[in-house]
Amino acid sequence: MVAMNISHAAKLSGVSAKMIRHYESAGLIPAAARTGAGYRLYTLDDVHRLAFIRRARAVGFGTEDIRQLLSLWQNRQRPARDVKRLAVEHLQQLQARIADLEAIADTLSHLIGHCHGDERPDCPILDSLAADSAASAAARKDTPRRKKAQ
Amino acid sequence: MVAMNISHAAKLSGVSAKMIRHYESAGLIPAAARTGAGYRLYTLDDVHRLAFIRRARAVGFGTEDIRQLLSLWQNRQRPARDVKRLAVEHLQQLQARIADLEAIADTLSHLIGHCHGDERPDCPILDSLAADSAASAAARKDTPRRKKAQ
DNA sequence: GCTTGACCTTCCCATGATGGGAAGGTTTAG
DNA sequence: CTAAACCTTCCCATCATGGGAAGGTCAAGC
Repeated sequence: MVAMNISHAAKLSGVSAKMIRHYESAGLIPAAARTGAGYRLYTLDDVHRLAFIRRARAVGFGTEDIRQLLSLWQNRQRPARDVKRLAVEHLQQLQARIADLEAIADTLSHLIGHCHGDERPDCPILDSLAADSAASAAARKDTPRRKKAQ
Repeated sequence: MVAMNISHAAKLSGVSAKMIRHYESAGLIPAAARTGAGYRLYTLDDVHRLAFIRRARAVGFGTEDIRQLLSLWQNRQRPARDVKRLAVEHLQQLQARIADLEAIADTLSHLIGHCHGDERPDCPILDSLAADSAASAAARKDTPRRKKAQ
């Protein structure tokens, strides 16, 4: 098997045909060779590259990170330090996102804990979202040229 | 102050003018009254509604959730149970996302721990992303009509 | 009265990864 | 020859947010 078309490469690599074309247009993979009719042709090397991308995506790397990882992967001389630095930065971003989400979840969890959740209409969750306190705080900073429009 | 224009409402509510227009087009807020010249006019009630939306966004609710929360907020008779159910569902989704991210972070963290990160070129992080093992697994399932294209 | 600057309006575009789907060409089996 | 299963490119949608252009409006200062 020297060459295969896109859906076969998709099955082998685990990357959808749609995304293979996308990665090509994004420059993560070189433009595929074409048949006379214009069909893309892939080799096993291409499939490996695609699978690499799929695994990198699975651990959350974005397009630009992957571009760098691919470049480091190709370069047999690169110091492992460069790869590790990229991974550590990415991990830190992940942890920051996790921390943000946990803060949100804690807030929500707290609100939920205070809501009896039965038939009665009073609800601390809505009360908290409606809280007027913070709304007027930002108002002091503006210097409106006029108090009303029109 | 009976009415104000959009930038003032933005300052008071903490929602950008851009997003106020967006929420209007999305139907989260009623279409604003207009001056003769077509300028939008807002009341303090509108500002409260906008601030409500801002706080709901801050705890991660999406547009459709907020639409329901606003409707529950307006309805004085609603049972707190309905609000709580919405919040609990949202919290569960948040927790699921957090769990996903944590799994990714753990994997990455593990890889990083195995990488010496110095000048040498051997790097378990890249090795793992390049791992051939999983790549060929999916291949057995397909029944290619032809082995090669062209 | 005219200019200036700070507003306002609508419309289009971009993000990032992914997929849906249309319109139309190609290949191969039957 | 036809039908099915491919392939191609192009456009659109997600989700919330903002940037920016083109053009209209308003208040203030001269």
